[in-house]
This record gives sequence, structure tokens and C-alpha cells, in this order.
Amino acid sequence: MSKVTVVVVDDHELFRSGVVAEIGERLEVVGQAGDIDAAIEAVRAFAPDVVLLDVHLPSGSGREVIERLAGGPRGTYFLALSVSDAAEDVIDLVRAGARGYVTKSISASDLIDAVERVAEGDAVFSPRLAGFVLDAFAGSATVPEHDADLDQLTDREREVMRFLARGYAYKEIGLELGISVKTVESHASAVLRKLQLSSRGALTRWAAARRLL
Amino acid sequence: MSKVTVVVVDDHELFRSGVVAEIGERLEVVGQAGDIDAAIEAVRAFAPDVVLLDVHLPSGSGREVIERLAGGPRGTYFLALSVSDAAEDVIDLVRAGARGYVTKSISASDLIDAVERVAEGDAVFSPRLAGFVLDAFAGSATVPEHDADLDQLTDREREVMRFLARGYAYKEIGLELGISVKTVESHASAVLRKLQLSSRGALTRWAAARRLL
DNA sequence: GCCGCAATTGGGGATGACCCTGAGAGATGC
DNA sequence: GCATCTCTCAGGGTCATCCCCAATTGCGGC
Repeated sequence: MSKVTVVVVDDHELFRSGVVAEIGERLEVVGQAGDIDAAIEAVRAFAPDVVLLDVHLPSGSGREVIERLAGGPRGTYFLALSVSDAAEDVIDLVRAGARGYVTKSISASDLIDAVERVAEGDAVFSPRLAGFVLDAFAGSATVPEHDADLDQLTDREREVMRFLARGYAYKEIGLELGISVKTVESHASAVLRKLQLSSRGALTRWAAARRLL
Repeated sequence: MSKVTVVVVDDHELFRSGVVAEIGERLEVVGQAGDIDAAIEAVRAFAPDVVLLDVHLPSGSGREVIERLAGGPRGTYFLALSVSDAAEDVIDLVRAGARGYVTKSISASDLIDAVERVAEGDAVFSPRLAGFVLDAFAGSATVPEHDADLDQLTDREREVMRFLARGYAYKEIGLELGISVKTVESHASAVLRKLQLSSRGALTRWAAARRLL
């Protein structure tokens, strides 16, 4: 396969040179940049497979580079490369869209491997760093858990309730479920009664508060 | 360092035997289980470093094992091992707390490496699978960002829109804002027209899709 | 079988929420 | 001065919503 193309973004020119010297044999470094604006320009110009992105740049965070390039032509992955191994930095960059995060203490051969894996769509993290992301992910998505209120509803009622909360009219729900409007009304009535709600609007608020939308 | 201890959970005894035969040289398999209850018992009894967990078990999902052991003594990591490489399964298990996810097509030596890395707190994924998690993570936190649709609304209209989307009746909004019902109706009408929506229900769906609730 | 119960499916009918058009008052800008 | 925009409100028509009511089906207990 042909060489993976890379743009290196770091505010220290000496560091960039070092990286290029180390990985230049196996990867094709098509561009370099020292600040956010130059980085964006370089990525747009060369459309590399992978962007090696320093987290701390003089004009801001590497996150900004990813965000401002979001929505652009796909196929470019970002690999964060930083001295920092703080959880906040890692999560921040990953949230923005980085596909990996390695510290600068990485060896040249490991860095090459990491870039090639990221270029293929895989995610790469230095040991321990992935744990930050997974913890944040698992914690951020505290899911369903048992809901006594929902338990009193029958299957059909729960189904109807979901549409109701999202703002679908009875008629629309009837079409969607293949039953008559009147039947939908019956279910809706049962839902309101069981949940002790007075109106359809109250149901929307109830569902929104539970993040059921 | 001493051998990493492992409990293997899979409903096929033959598969468990195969795993044990392959990894037994380098890792210490202290227990096995074929269903959810046995898995929980084994993990509690042996407190292994790593649990190799099949996703699909006869009595349910491997997720249940992780959930029912959550809050127990720490130090045990879960590594999902499945034939499925579906995004839902991967995200489901990671959300529950798995520290890695590899498919059953993995080689014995790679599996041993993966177990050892997970035992040290690192996260391990088969190629491509990590992308699912990162996409879900990044997608779960899509930030406000500028919204051209919202910009066309006046301050008052935005205010009314927020109530509308949450399911408040015109009368309630009027009371809340200290204006007449008729005024609220006018604002509501303007909101629908500007956002090109046909009804109040459509507005609720529009807002829900944008996480404005 | 037979009865009771719950779930699902409908109908009739009345209220009023919803949505449109139009319009006046005040503020701002050219 | 005139145009524009925003906020305010009213009249009026349509139909979504929500009440009470009933038939059908399936399931478990006696």
C-alpha cells in the first residue's frame, strides 16, 4: 500500500523536524504548521490521511483545529500528540473528534504504528489514557434504569407514549401504528391517567425531564 | 510480574476450553462460567484481574453481568469477546463499563496481549470497533454551535418557542410571560412560519432533534 | 367450561387548543 | 416623514384533544 500522508501541527519547529525525521521514512509528511490558522490551511490544501496535532498551541487548543475543520471533506483523521496526559485534555480532544491520543514520550516506531492505525479508522491511545475516555463515556450516559412509572404502562401504551411525548398527533400515531385514531386516543388517555398527568403538554414536559425524547 | 488472573464467561463449553488452552500458558484462568448467574458467582469468588465476557449469553446479555457486579470490589476489568462487531453491541457493553471489546476472530497471542493490557487499565479494541465508541462519544456531546434557524427568531419568539417545544399550552405561556393568550398565539404562529414547521407537534420534534429540551 | 380481568381495539360528542389573518402602538433607522 | 420591525391583541374556523362508553381477544383460576 502507498504511504500514509501526514500533516504535523506543533508550535515548536524543532519538535516538528524531529517528528518528520523519525517518521519520514515510513510515512509521507506533506505539510507542517505552527499555529491554528496555518494548520487549517495546510489540512485543506493537502487533505492528509492523518493530522498529528499538538494539544497546546500558542493561539489556543488543538481542539479548535478539529472543530473548525469539522464538516469538511471526510477521510482525514486527527491524532492528538501531547506532553499532557491529563484526563481533561484527552476527553476534550476526543469529544471534538480526535481518533487517538498519544503522549510525546512515545517511541518513533510506536508513533508510526499509531498513525497507520488511525489512518485506517482505528482508535489509538497511550496506555491509561483510553480509560479516561471510557470512564467519561460510561458516566456520561447513565441509562434507563428501572422506572416505576413506566412499569405501569402496557407495551402498547409505552409505544404510544413515546410518540405522544415527541409531539406526534393522534392521527399520525394511528397511521404509524396502523390503528385507528380512536384507539390511539384510548391509549393516550390511559397513559395520562396512569402517569397522573392532566394533558398532552404535561406529558411532553414529563418525558423531557426524563430525557425520553 | 505474576500471571494475570482471568475468568472466562461463554455459553459454549468447547469455546471456553479452546480459550483456556490457548491462553493458559501465559495467563492464569481461575474460573469459568456458562451463564450470567454462574459468571457473577465466579467473579465474586475469584476476584480475577480480567473477565473475558461473551456478549450473547443464553439468559441475556453480557452487559447484565457487568451491571450486576458494578459497585463491587474494584480491580476487575471486563473485556468483551464476541462474534458480533455491531456498533450497538460494542457501545452497549462499553457503556456498561467494559474496558475493551475484541472479536472472536482474534489470534491467541493478540488475545493474551489484550488481556494483559486491560489488566493494567488500558482499553483495547479490535480495529474499527473503537471508532464506534468514539463516534458515539463525540456525537453524544454535540455542542450548541451557531444555529441559523434560531437566528431568525426574535427574542420574544425564542422565549415562546422554548415553552411551546416543552409542551406548554398557549394559556400557560401567557400566564407565565404575563401576556394574553392571543399574543402568545401570534408569536407561536411566527415561530412556525419562520422555522417552516406545520404544527406544534412538529416543533416539539424539531426541538427534540436539536436537544433544545 | 365458565368467569373475571386486563389489554387492545373502537365510537360519540363537547370543549377548547391551535393556527390563520389582520391590525394598532411603540421603537428604530434611512 | 416614512418604512420596518417587534410586541401586543382580537376574530374566527378547524380539528386535535379528552371525556365516557363498549366490543373483542386472550389468559389464568375456580
